[in-house]
Parts: sequence; structure tokens; C-alpha cells
Amino acid sequence: MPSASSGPSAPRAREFRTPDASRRSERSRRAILDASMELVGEVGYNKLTIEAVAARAGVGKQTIYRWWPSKAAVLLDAFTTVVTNAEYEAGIPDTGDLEADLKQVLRATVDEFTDASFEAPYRALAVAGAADEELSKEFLERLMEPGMEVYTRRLRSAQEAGQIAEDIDIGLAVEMLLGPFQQRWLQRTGTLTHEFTDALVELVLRGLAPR
Amino acid sequence: MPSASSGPSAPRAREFRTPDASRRSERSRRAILDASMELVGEVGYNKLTIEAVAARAGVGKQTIYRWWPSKAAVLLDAFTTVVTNAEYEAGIPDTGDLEADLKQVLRATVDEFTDASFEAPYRALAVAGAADEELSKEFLERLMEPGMEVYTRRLRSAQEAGQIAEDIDIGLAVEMLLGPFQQRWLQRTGTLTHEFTDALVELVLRGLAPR
Amino acid sequence: MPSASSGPSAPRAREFRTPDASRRSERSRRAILDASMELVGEVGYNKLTIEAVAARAGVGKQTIYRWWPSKAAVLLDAFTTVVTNAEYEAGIPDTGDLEADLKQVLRATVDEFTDASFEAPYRALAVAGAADEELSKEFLERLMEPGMEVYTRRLRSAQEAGQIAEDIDIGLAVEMLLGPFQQRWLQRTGTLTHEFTDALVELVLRGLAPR
Amino acid sequence: MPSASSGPSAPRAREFRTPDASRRSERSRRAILDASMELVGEVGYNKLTIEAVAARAGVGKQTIYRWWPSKAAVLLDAFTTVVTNAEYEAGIPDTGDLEADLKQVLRATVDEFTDASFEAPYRALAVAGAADEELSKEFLERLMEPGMEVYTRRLRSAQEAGQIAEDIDIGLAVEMLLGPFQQRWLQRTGTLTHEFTDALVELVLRGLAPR
DNA sequence: AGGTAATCGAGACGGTACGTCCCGTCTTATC
DNA sequence: GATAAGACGGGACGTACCGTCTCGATTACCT
Repeated sequence: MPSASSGPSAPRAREFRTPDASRRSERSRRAILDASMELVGEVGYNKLTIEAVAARAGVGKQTIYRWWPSKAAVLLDAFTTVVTNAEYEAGIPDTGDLEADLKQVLRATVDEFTDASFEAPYRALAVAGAADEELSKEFLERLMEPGMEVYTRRLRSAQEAGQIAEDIDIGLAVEMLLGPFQQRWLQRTGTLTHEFTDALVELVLRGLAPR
Repeated sequence: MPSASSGPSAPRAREFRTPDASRRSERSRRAILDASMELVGEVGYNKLTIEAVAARAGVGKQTIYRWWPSKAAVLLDAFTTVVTNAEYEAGIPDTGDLEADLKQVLRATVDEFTDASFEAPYRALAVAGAADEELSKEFLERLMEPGMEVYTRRLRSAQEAGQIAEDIDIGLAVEMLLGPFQQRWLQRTGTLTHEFTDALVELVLRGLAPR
Repeated sequence: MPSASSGPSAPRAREFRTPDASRRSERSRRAILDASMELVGEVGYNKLTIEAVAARAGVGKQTIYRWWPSKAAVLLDAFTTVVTNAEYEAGIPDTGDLEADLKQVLRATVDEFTDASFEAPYRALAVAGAADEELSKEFLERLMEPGMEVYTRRLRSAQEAGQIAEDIDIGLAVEMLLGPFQQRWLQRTGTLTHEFTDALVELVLRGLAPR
Repeated sequence: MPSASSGPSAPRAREFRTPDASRRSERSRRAILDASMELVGEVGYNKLTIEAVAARAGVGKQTIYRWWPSKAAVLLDAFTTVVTNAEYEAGIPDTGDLEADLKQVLRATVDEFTDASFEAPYRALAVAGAADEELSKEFLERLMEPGMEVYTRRLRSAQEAGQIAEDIDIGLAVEMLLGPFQQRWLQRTGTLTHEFTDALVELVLRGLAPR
């Protein structure tokens, strides 16, 4: 049973007859994704409506409902076509100086999360994922995990170079690096600044250093 | 219609004439808080409606709108009457063994966050706070910050006892402890287990130790 | 079986919780009736939509659905407040000259049915009644039967005066008078003219005369 | 968008390039007519949709739109292939006894109109014709007028035989016979019984008799 | 027999309206 | 004056069909 969907007035499963993807209109698809990115920036996620997206995209509502199960899913698609995978493939630079590399990347990430045009849709998705377990999986797979993976690779490389103690759980180390960042951002427990990420990197690395 | 408040669709400020709190019905207040706690567990935050709360509580809708600005505010009140302040006042035990004390408290916290009747409303509030900056302040002040404060006190005490290096920023240390926890929970990047929090405490303390 | 209404996706009975009629807004009621009369004249019955009526009346759709089960019911109410009962109460003049009296009234009726502002809504209702048995009852009771009743009274009076044979079934006589009229009008089997109704009266009376 | 055709919402003329009738699929044509007859019986005219007909017939929607201008037109075709012209060609028996002949035919007609499988589509067409002037013409030409014509012929024959006064307008006489019948049926002003038609024939003939 | 042009089944598309849900405001009668 | 009740204007929901369109896959005529 697909969990969360079966309440007393469960919104019955859509799309018994799955549509024929080969006949899908690329033009409409793009228009919908573009419109939803524009609108989420203009009015925010909660006030983003399928109706407005359809109107802005010059598209029938059914065309949205035909291909996406929810407005969150639309936005996720929209966002992931913007945040190209190229971004993740580059990975974190490896100059040999772990601390400098991490600080640099985290400073860049701070800048990114401070930019409203990136922040609005990303926050919208993070929030929707936090609220809805089903959507959460998609969000993690397509955005969060690739983001965490690059750190894992860089730390693993440092561990192999002997800059990190052998008994360290790299996965946990990544969480120590990104958890505080995410918490400050998502829950607004503090401001995102370069000073913050610098200090964070330093403190985390103190715990990772070989003894 | 009470025209031109601010923006075209601004959620205009309610309650110019603030109601007379001394005449407020305690009976209704309790019924509303109880009903919202019940309902958020049954249908989730997004499907929680003021109308349903009013019906369940046997209360007019206006009685809710008179005393609270939003459904999130109702839920926040409802939740904070359940999570008694007593919980925070106790603080973290101080047996002298910092690692043991932290592990114990975090294990208890894991248990709490695994209990559905606690998790549902808390997650609802966290999500609402993540989405809405205004609400976020209330949520932080009344729930998150008191929660973080007890860790701050315990770590400060350890620092004074020389168990933590003098140059450590205790605030940051608390974030390293709770950020990964919150991230796993809120964003579902991992499961909350005692093993996880144990390992987390160990790794964090490694970075805090006096050199 | 109440015929046409029970398909596989029958529109489930509305209004379990019947609204409180004493709190009904007279202002909205009038606006809805006026708007529907205007619109049926402008666009015809098939293109008349609840949505347009609500918009024109400056009313929420729910306010219509709350008080009427269908657009036909709205229109029936709208029409019957225009066609005042006074019209029927007057009855057919009784000058003693049955033929002249009938001719006069039927000529007037022809004029009425030739006037577009009367014809449009009346035809709409007749059509809707022909299609839907349920609605039909209302239509008959509130419009057709009162219309036929005045003829019944006039013919009965003539029968008592000895101008109509005693063994004549007055009800059937009325049907012979109005059936051809209605058929020409509703089914468009011919044009409605004074000549037609004059000839009709003459021929019918020929059959009613005492032998 | 197929710009400026005529009015803002004019149902613009389909089929500039009229299709090649010689290549038409007889198989599809039959399937469509059968499906529409089935469906009109099951769900009624208002809930009869082109989409459902196409699905039931195993046919593309375009195949319907290619050959018929509206669902009413489809149904009219469907119905007229069932009600064979043979039925009308036979005409009304002429035994010499006009009253008996008319009573017999009208009794048979009552039976026909009481049979649901005949009544449903016929009523659908009558209603559609009443609502739509354009369609009305087709309906009259192909169904009503042939039906009235047989009465005209029989009455004319009786008039020639001296059983009907010479000055009688036969057309009007037919209307007096069928108008009340149609009114009872279409508007449900009364039940269709053999007693009714018998009495109707008698009363009408009383007016037609030579003086 | 092969080419080709139209019909065919299928269904995606831009739209309109549906009937429902809930919003936040308002009105009424009760306590 | 706060309250329970709920009618109100309004906005969006997700669905059903409309009539048009585009896609191969047939089909039937014409070289």
C-alpha cells in the first residue's frame, strides 16, 4: 500500500491509464517548468497554484495533471533542469589543502543559498519534502544526495591521503559539515555567513584529524 | 469590506479591536487546542483545516480567528501546552561524564522523535516554520531555542570543568551536535537510531577535546 | 426508477445538511434570479452556466449550489417571479361569446410566445422539463397547469351555459386547444399566428357544440 | 488558436475539406450508431458524450467529428436506421371505418411511446430539436413530418369519401389529433393510454363530421 | 506490385465549466 | 461582549468533455 494516501477521503490514485510519453509535447513541458520557476519566485510556494502555472504557461490544467502528481513534483522537475548535473560532476577541488577546499566550496554554497532566485524554489522543495515522505525520496535522490556525495568523495580522498583519521565514518563527517548548515538555513537558527562556514570547517576538521 | 489594507492580496492584519482576554472561554480554548492536536495526527498538517478544528471542538470558526492568527499558531499553542516547560527546566544531567550524559539525552530524544504522537505535530510546526519566516520566529523561541539552550548549558559547564578546549565556540558545538540530528529527521537523510547519536556524540567530542 | 438520473456516476444527492433558510440573503437571491434571466436571454439555455450566473450576480458559486439543485431550478424560480400569479388569477374573460373570448386570449398568447424575452426562458424550461422527469413536475405545477386551468374554468362555464355539449370531457377539450399550439411552438411544426389560433378555436368548438 | 472565425465563441464550421465518403468505413459507422443508441438508453441524452460513444464503438473521436456535426446528428442517424421508412410507407389502414382505423393506429403508437427502448432516443431527439432550431429542421423532416403525413393521407381519403366535411383544413385536423398526444408525452401533462387516444379520436372526429 | 493519399484508432492538447472544499469575514441569536 | 452556528464572496481544487491536432498503422485506389 502506498502509505500516506489512504485517509477517509484519500485523493484517489491518479493516472490509471498512464499517458503515452512518446507523444508528449516538449513545448508544453518546457513552458510549464519555466512558468512554475517564475511563479514560485514571484508568489512563493504556498501561493503557487496549478491554475496559475497553467495560465502562465498557456497550457490546459489537464496537461499538468497528466504528467505530474503534484505541484511539488512539477517544481522538482523545474528545479533539477536548472541545477544541471554538471554542477555536481565537477565535484570539490582537490588542491591537497582540505581545509581550504572545503571552506571555498562552502562559501560558494552560502552565496548560492543567499541568492533569492535559487533559494525560493529550493526552500519550497525542501519544505515540501519535509512535509511529504513520498516526495522526500525524490528530493533526496535528485538534489540532496548528489550534493552530499561530492563531500563524501573529497573527504574520502583526504582520508586516503592520511589527512583524516582512518577510523572516521566519512558519512557521519559529511553530516557534521552539512547538518549545521542546513539547520541554520532551513530552520533559520542562524545566519549563513562565510565566517560561520569557515569556523564550522575548522571545528569539524579538528575532530577528523589523525591522532 | 474593510478596503485597502496594504497589498492587493495581503493577508490583512486581523483584530484591530483586540478582544477582551478576561472574558475568554477557557473551555473553548482547551477544546480548540485538543482538537487541533487530534486532527494534525489524523490528517497531517496540510489537510488540517480551521473548519475541521472548529467542528471537532464544537466551536464557531470566529472563536479561532479571534484568538489566533493562523492554524500554525493554534498548533504551536497546542503543542507547547503538551511539551511542558518542565522538560527543559530539568536540563541535561551532569554526572561529570560529558559523553555519557550527551548520549543518554540524545538517545531519549531519538525515542521522542520516533513516537508518532510527538512527531506529527512537531514536524508540522517545523515545516510551517521552514516555509514561513514570521512563524519561524515563534517556533524557534518557544521550542527550538529552549531545546538548544540545555545543550549550551551542559557544554559550557564541561568547558569550565576543562573537558572542552577553551577556544571552542560552544554555540557552534551545539549546532554540530543537533544539526546532523535535525537534518536526518526533518529531511529524512537517514534513520534516527541510538547508534547514530552515540557515534555523533563521540565524533563531536573528538573535535572539542582540549589539545 | 427515476429514469435518466441513475448512471454509473450519478451526481450524488446534494444538501444533506440543509441550510438555514431564515438566514438566507434576499439580496443574493434576487441578484441570482435577475442574472440568470438576463443571461438566458443573452446566450441561451445550453450555454447558460452557473459560473456565469454567479459572476454576473456578484455571488459565490456555493451560494447558488446551496439553494438550488440545478440551473434549471434557478431559472424556474427566476421565471415564476416574473410571470406573476396575477396573470393567471385574472382568468379568461367571459363575455358570453365563447369563441370570441378564446380567440382573444389565444391571440394574446401567440404574441407572448413571439416575444423573445418571454420565449427564451420559457422554452429553456420546457426543454429542461421534457428532458428531466423530476424537473418536469415542478414546471407543470408552477407554469403549465395554472395556464391550462384558466381554460378549464372558461370551458366549464360555457358548458354550464349550454354552449358545450354535456357529455364533453372538458379536460380533453383543453388539450385539443392547447396541444396543437404547444406542438407548433415547442417542436416548431408550424408558425404561431393569429390565423392559426382562430382556425383552431373554430375547429375545436365545432366538436364541442351541443348536437 | 484558429483565430477570428466569426463570433467570439461561434462553433466554427468544421470540415472545409469534406471527407471522401467513398472511403468511409462502414464498420465504424455502424459501431458508432450502435454505441450511441446503447448509451442514450443507459445514461440519457444529456450525459451522452462523444467521448463515451467513441470509446464504446472502439473508434477515434475524429471519426465521429469527421462525419457528424453534433451528437444530436449522430443520434438522429442512429434512430432513423432503426425506425425503418417501411414503417411509414405502410401508412394507416383504410378499412373504410375512419374512427376504427385511427383508434387502432394511435393505440399502436401509444404502445410504441411506452416502450423505453424507443422512447429514450426519440425523446432525446425531440428535446434536442426543441432546444436547437437548426437540428429541429432535420428532426422534423426525417421523423415528425413523415409521421404526420400518414395521418394527412388517411384523413384526405376520408374527406374524399365524404366522411369529413369539405371545408375542413386537414392539416389542422392532424394537429388536433397529434398535438394533444405529443403534449401529453413530451411535456408529461398526462399519461398515454388507449382510453385517452380513443376519446381523443372521438372528440376530434366530432368536429370533422359533415354537418 | 508499389506508391500514395485518405481514413482510421488513439489520445495529447488548450480550453471551459463542473461541483466541492476551505478561506477569512460577516451576521444572527444565545448566554 | 464573547460565543456557536453558519451564510456569504471568493479562489483553487482535480475532473470531465469539448473540439482540434498529431501520430503511426491500415486501407484502397491508381498508376
